[in-house]
Amino acid sequence: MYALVDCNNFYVSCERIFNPRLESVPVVVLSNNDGCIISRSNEAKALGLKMGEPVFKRKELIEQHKVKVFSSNYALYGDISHRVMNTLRDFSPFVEIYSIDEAFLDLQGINADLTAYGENIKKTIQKNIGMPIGVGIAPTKSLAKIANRIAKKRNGVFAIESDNQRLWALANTPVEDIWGVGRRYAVLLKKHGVSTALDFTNLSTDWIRRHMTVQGHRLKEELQGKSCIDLETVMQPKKNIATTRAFGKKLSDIEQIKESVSSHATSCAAKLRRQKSVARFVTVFIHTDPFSETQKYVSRSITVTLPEASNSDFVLAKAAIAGLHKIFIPNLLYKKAGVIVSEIGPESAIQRNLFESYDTERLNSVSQVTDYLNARYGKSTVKLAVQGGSRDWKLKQEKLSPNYTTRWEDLMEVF
DNA sequence: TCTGGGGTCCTAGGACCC
DNA sequence: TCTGGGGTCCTAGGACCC
Repeated sequence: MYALVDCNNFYVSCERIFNPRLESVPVVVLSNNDGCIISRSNEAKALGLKMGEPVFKRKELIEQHKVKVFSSNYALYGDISHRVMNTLRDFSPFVEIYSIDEAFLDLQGINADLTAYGENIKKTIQKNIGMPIGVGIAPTKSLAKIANRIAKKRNGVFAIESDNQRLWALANTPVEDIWGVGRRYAVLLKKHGVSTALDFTNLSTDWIRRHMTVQGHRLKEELQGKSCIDLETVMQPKKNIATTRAFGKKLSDIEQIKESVSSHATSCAAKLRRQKSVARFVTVFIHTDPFSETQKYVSRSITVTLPEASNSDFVLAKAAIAGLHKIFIPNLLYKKAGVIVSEIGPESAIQRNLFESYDTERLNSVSQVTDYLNARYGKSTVKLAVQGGSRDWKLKQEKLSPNYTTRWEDLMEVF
């Protein structure tokens, strides 16, 4: 049996932990640059605020109902996520961290009543961390997802243990709410008269394979109680790593864009080092505002191949800037830039280049020192000169909450 | 004025090989 | 009337997830 644990309205709930005034009132958290609504409290949902909606379009409603609005505070959310995951490990040795706010647990060998076990998990996470969660328990991961959805409508825990419960749960799950059925498949399936998960399991395997590939086939089996998707307890190294951001305001000066691109490149390099990988391809892209009515949308990108795979700030930033120079067109107002690294392999097995080789040892010692200093004294304590100090490309974060758990200066004071 | 930022997997089709 | 039969690798695009 698997449990799917999912935090309720995760980002909003993180804000509430240290700010009890936010309880029982509408709260939303915005995407980077304070653009869209990406997390909503139940009260905000009830007001009709939608996921992904640009906040400026709902300004009136937000003011009228005094909705509390926050910028994304990923330092806080990441730390709370860690605490939740670590606590979950007390309940099973096999935990798959599926996303920042979700985890699958393997419950094999748990002899207790599973619903009671789920309730215990919920109580513990609430008490120790202050995070409300839902727990779905079922024989497969896809069914655990479905159980979790039902749990959230009840008091937070639901287990599918018998076949009758399974059929009931499937009949009460709209097809578009199945894990693995997105917008396109939902349209296709409805056209074929499929409206619930139960209907889906009654489709012929042949049809499903033809229209929804082998993944659809797997899904059908999972919903019928046959486990096809294993728990992945060890984190696989990423095959692509990206750092991309919209600018705080539109930019046309290449010097400023260079600052952002080189910062994104060093951020990719740091992510590579963290998973002990190196990358051979560095892709840079820039584009103008796709919503602009006064300027035509321009999007440019280029992929630079390094002579040798690397995870050095210097190497990646240099390649990214070289790429930027090739795609940059003057006199345009740019809105966003990003760096993506790919062709990723382990740093222990770099294919050397006979003709053009880096002094890897030297670069690595620099990385070690800068990583240490930045971990010890704070992000960007040491950085490349080209990353600059101008703030124009930096995110707009006007409603940022304190980093309650990761900065001494932000520690709460109790009087 | 103001519209996020990450990821993965699968398949079809083209290029190429013998 | 007749037109071989296998393979592999790569990429673009489409689907999905949070």
